[in-house]
Amino acid sequence: MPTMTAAQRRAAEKRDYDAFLDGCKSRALLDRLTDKWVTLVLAALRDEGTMRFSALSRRIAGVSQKMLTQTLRNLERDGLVVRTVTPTVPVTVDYRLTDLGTSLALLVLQVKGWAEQHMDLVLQHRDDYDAAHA
Amino acid sequence: MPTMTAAQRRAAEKRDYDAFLDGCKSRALLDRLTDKWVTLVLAALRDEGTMRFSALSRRIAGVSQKMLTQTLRNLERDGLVVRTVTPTVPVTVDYRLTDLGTSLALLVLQVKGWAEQHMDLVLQHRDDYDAAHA
DNA sequence: TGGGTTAGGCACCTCCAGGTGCCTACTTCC
DNA sequence: GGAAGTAGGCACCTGGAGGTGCCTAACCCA
Repeated sequence: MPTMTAAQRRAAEKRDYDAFLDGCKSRALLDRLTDKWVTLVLAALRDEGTMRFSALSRRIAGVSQKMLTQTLRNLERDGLVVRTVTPTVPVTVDYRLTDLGTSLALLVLQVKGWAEQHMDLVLQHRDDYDAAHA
Repeated sequence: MPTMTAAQRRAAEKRDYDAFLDGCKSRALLDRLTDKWVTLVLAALRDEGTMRFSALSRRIAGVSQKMLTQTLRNLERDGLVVRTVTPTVPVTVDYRLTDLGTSLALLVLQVKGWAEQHMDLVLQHRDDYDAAHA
């Protein structure tokens, strides 16, 4: 059978897509950046240098302990953040960016800069569009 | 009552967080970039200049029509993409980046560049971490 | 003696982004 | 006459990201 049904073609495309994703580093990075709190943690650590868990959870208002822990674990796992435990009486844990983490944070800040410069325009477009298609 | 319970404090933080998000342009931008297909569409349009719907769905293997449509609508709504309908016999629709869209696409490509340079290191860290914490 | 602090662990629940399938209306090709 | 291509619309469904609440263990303070 030389031809394919639409369903067969889509299945083939999906295989391509999956294979593509496995080797796609930018997708992997995007998945990390996509996490709701990652960029906020990067920004906070870049501003403050070193922060304790409690300081981070205060600075990033609204984050749950679970999500902050999860986010920091992932960043540590990826070598973007170092975790230092000091066995004082209630144990103290410090987090800071690695060089790698810092270089990524700088990029994230560029995106933030774009947003601050251009998002007003985007929101304007959005309102116009909504008004036109009401 | 001068003190707060932990629950009260968290509720207050959540209010702060919500208020914070409403005025946060970079968060709004991130929400857009977060959409699974947005970056791929930006990259494709930047490479090819102008593309038809079907060309995009072929280029971005694995995307469903629904998601491609939704992604393009959002990008159009935000003024990052222009949609041009040509009433040929089966109607033809072309998409291309606006200047605003192009400037954002360039930023996205920088992130992609970071990924291509450094993701190996990240993945290495990830493996080491997993090995150490097995 | 009960509450606050430290940095989380664990279990359950919710909600929606994204996926799938089926539909159109017109035309051209086999 | 049936299939494929054109650009989607619409309804339904599921997985997993993210949230909530309750737990610890050792200490301090009022």
